[in-house]
Amino acid sequence: MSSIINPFNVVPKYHQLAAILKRKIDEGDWKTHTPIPSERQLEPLYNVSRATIRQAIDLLVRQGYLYREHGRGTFVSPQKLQKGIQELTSFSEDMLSRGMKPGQIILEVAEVEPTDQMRQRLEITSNTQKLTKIDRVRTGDGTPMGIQTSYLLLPQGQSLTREEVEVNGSIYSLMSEKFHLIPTEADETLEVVLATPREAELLDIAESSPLLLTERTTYSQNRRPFEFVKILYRGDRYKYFARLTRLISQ
Amino acid sequence: MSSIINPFNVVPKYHQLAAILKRKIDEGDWKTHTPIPSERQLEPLYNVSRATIRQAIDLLVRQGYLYREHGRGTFVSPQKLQKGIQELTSFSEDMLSRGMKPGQIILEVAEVEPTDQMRQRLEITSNTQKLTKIDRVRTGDGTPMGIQTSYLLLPQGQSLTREEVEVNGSIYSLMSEKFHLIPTEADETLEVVLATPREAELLDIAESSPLLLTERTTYSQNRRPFEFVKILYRGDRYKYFARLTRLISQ
DNA sequence: CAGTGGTCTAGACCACCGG
DNA sequence: CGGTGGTCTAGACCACTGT
Repeated sequence: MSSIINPFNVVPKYHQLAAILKRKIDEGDWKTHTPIPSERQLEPLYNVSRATIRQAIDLLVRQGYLYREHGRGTFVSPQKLQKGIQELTSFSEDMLSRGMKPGQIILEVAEVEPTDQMRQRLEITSNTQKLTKIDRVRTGDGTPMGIQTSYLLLPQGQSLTREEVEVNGSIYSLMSEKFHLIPTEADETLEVVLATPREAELLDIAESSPLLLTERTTYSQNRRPFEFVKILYRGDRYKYFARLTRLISQ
Repeated sequence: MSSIINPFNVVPKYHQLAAILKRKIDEGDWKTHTPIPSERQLEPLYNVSRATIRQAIDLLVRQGYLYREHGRGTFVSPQKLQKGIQELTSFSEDMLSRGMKPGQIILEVAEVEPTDQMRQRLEITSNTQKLTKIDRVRTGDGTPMGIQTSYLLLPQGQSLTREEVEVNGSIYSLMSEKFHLIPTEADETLEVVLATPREAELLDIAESSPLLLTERTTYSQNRRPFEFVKILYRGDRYKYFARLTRLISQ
């Protein structure tokens, strides 16, 4: 919680500086749409070069905390933009951020053959590659929110058991601990579909009620896909949030 | 279309270099998951310093074209990740990217009092501030795709006419040309709703059909909101696409 | 070990903005 | 005009990867 930079710390200086500046914003020392000290003013304050200061500010600009105006200065972004830049989250994290307790009812854990759609999405070329299917009803505060069906591409010879999934609510933490697969990016689509009889029963709604279907392909550190997930959300209980950015540069 | 950097060009060197590297990727000179030349190898090739090369690569990494692995090299991302990083687009751009011709039927252009929801979303404090409402049916290849209702916060005393909206299909280009308001970021939510009789008639569907409702607040260069838009999409014709990223750094 | 990307410095000049 | 962020250089050392 110090506000000086330790040059011997393993944490890079620009991360340390970004944390210091972020705290000033979070604690309200600097107000919305007002300028922070200029880059050259910050140099002697923290004993770092201007390039390092720019790296720290770059981080906060990308996270939506600050914005720059050429020739004028660097300013504090309004609160609205300070939260949740288009983030990749698990169902569990998503529920927690909405203030609800995540839960699950496991329907099935099994090895399956990939369909053509999955082969394409998961970039599978081998003919023997199997997938691990996990079918679950996801709940928020105990009531059914959606049906989640995951297809995992595990490292060859590896597998997951129903017990592991039961104990460890979040698949992402399981994947990370057991296989060192960490999600970094994902493609996601959303569309409206109507509930089949089975889905209606699982979600405790009327047949043909509208559902929000999201399909996601998740990529790990080396940009290889390792997961294809379908989630069917109850249309009356779920709202999707996104943060969009316009790329300026060409 | 040159592949050398012009130091006298007004375009920064790192943008020129990024364009050159991007072309090599697009044209298939460098293949997926193979390393590009190292940063120190690129220095003499393009006569720029390593810092400039890193800036160029940073651009392409952020746009999803390349990824880095510490101690190993910089690699070409798979095609999947090379398109459309979570982008903020207008309805017109969105339709064009889906290969359809965008069109519109203007229902109403008028000055209105902001509701409380709009005052909050558009950060309005003044009591006299009016909004410009534009209500339109949007079409793709001639068939109705959705109903778009925009509420614009124009600079004081300014206004838009029905004719201007008619001529200039995209509001964004109008806002940019006339008021120098350029969209840079937006918050967006998506949910499922059921069509009212009026909406069903406008979209040529049955009453109570499921619709995809998106609500968006758009921010300009200085992070001030200037637009609040609701779009009701036909659930059977529209699919939403998103690219998610996990923020690694703290 | 050599080669890679990651961090950092101390300087320079430019383009833009406001008074 | 002076102050701001934007670009660029030529170095340096570190941390990580593979052989």
